[in-house]
Amino acid sequence: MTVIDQKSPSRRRVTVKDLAKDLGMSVSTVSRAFYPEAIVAPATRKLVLERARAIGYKANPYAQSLITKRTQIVGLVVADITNPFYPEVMTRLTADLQVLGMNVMLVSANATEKVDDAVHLLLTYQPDLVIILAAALSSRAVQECSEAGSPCIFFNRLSGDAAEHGVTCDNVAGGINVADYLIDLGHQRLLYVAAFPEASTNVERRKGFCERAVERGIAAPSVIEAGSFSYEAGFAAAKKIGELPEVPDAAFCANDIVAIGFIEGVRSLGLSVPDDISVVGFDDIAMAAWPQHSLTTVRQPIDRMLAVTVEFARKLAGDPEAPGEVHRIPPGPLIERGTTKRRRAR
Amino acid sequence: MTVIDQKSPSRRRVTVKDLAKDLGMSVSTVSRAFYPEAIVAPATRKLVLERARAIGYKANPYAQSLITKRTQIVGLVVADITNPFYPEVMTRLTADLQVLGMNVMLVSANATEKVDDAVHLLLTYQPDLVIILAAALSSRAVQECSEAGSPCIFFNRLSGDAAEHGVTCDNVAGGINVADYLIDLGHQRLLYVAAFPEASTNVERRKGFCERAVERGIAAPSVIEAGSFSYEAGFAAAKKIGELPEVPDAAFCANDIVAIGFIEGVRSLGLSVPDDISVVGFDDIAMAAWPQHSLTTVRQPIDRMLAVTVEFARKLAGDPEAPGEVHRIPPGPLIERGTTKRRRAR
DNA sequence: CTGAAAGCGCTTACAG
DNA sequence: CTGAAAGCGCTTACAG
Repeated sequence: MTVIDQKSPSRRRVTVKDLAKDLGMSVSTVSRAFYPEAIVAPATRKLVLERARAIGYKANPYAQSLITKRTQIVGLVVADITNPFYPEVMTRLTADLQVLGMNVMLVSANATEKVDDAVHLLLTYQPDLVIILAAALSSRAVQECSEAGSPCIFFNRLSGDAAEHGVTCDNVAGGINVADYLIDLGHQRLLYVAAFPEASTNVERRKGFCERAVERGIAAPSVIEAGSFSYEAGFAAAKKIGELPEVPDAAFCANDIVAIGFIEGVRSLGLSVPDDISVVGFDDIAMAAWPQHSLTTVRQPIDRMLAVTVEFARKLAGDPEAPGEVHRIPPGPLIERGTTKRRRAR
Repeated sequence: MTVIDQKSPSRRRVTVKDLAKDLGMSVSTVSRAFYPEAIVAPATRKLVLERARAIGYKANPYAQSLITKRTQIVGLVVADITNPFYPEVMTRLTADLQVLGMNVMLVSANATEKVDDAVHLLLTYQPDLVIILAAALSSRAVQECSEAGSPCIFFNRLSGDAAEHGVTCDNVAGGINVADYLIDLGHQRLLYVAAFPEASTNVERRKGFCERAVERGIAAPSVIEAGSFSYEAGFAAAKKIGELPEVPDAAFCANDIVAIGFIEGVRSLGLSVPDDISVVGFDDIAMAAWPQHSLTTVRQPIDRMLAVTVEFARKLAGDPEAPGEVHRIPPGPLIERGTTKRRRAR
């Protein structure tokens, strides 16, 4: 490593030593002043804090973490974020964690197989906590996190592991609400448009929806497997309507993006939404409200999910050994827009 | 700090000391083995590297950075990311940097005023580099970065400072292409729908578009100030068409999201796109290709912008003092879809 | 080519 | 309540 690689010493950061010398105190005392639980004379503490602020002293977090074994870093793992729901979660979560003095190290894996490698790299930075957004993690990777002492929180996607920490919408309840809503509107032939089969969100919404329909005494909804959470998948799914035993009069799609694609696919078939088929999505992303789409959908309780996650993060960062716990937030309201319509009694 | 806060020692990471003892070598030799430029007997190095892999040794990056003054961290600052263009950039950039062994610390500031605070916090982690995405930074914050020895790269948004590093699309050229395209289609009464007035992207697209129109001998385009890069802004902008001296026959919107809102606004006025007004966007985000929108637009050269940024990042991380340099990438092709239409000669 | 020693910037027992 | 000393996990002159 050559001299050029070194940052020029002229703009050396101020260290505890500098601050201590400046104040004529020992390094120990100065350091203690920054820890509320440490014992220092109140007057001394005040002096130190004031002077620190004045000359711009900030403890080097790397030196700190070498000793405390805590990094104030939370690793955020994201994979597929074509759903606009995720960027919002990502940035808001980051902003909220910053307020708590936690910093976010972002790890992105476009291909799912790469998630494990990415997590490995992340662990090198000893995050106090890892949050998994919209991604699947191999159980090996989860294991690795736990061995490294970094608990994982799964956000909006559960792995089903007993020991896992998670925050998610109560998707079963969401599915139930949609079934009730559509049946109350007079629909009889329901369809569920499924997305990524392994996603718990997909599985749970389907479960709530289908089981509720049966409970209400109508035929079990038919299911079309779109395969993923994307516009294209939704669009393609619509083409399979013809293969169904009978044309449905209402469809619940795994999320908004799928719904928007599905609707366009339905229309390309010469059918009308909502006249022939009512369509409901899930998430209530911003574009669902655009006049072009005017999508009836279930609102994701994002504010509460975020608040719970942040609180949970704070707790787990302080107690990495806490037993697995999954928070299920009740879904937001069903927002009725232009893609659903009452059916006449027949 | 209580004992509970400490991670249990049972899963202590393996350190150089452990590895050295295991190998019966000195810590110095072991450490050197990991630096290709350091002098170690090839056989020794091989032994160390193999054993390290076997017992899972990875150097503690915090201890390393304490000495080397380099962190392998790049700070990524984002503000408004409602434009789907940004999440893509964010995750792809992160993935690409990971490949180079650089990690991304994400800083998010929903409110622009908070960006400075966020940057301050970020600087505490001594990033080797800061990348500013879609955000404005006060010159004070930029100054602070440079004093901390962390060069900044502005991505897709230039501040106009002489010393700045930047990577951006050549937006002036993009604007020119749109003007040429619309004029060649026979349009005469052009309109520019402006977004955030201080964004260089907005300013440059407008400049290229308007100046080219004049060069081509038609009336200078009228301008409607939408005010921001959002659907709502575009939608509201359309309502101001009535205030114009004459109704335009073609509009170039600052970006795709604005265009999509604008089109819906135009339609709500009872006008047709493209029969009455042709509309062109900028970015070619995924939804521009959706049948609902079928938006004619200029493709953002995102692959090249990303590649250049990553290369630039590598360079600046190695030489923070490099003089300011702005890379302007030629815009991608204009993608013709359903929102533009040839006019009859009159 | 290798090892012992110093030191990066902190925190925290341990004495006083 | 405060200070001197040890030590976190590394890298890197300095000797040999």
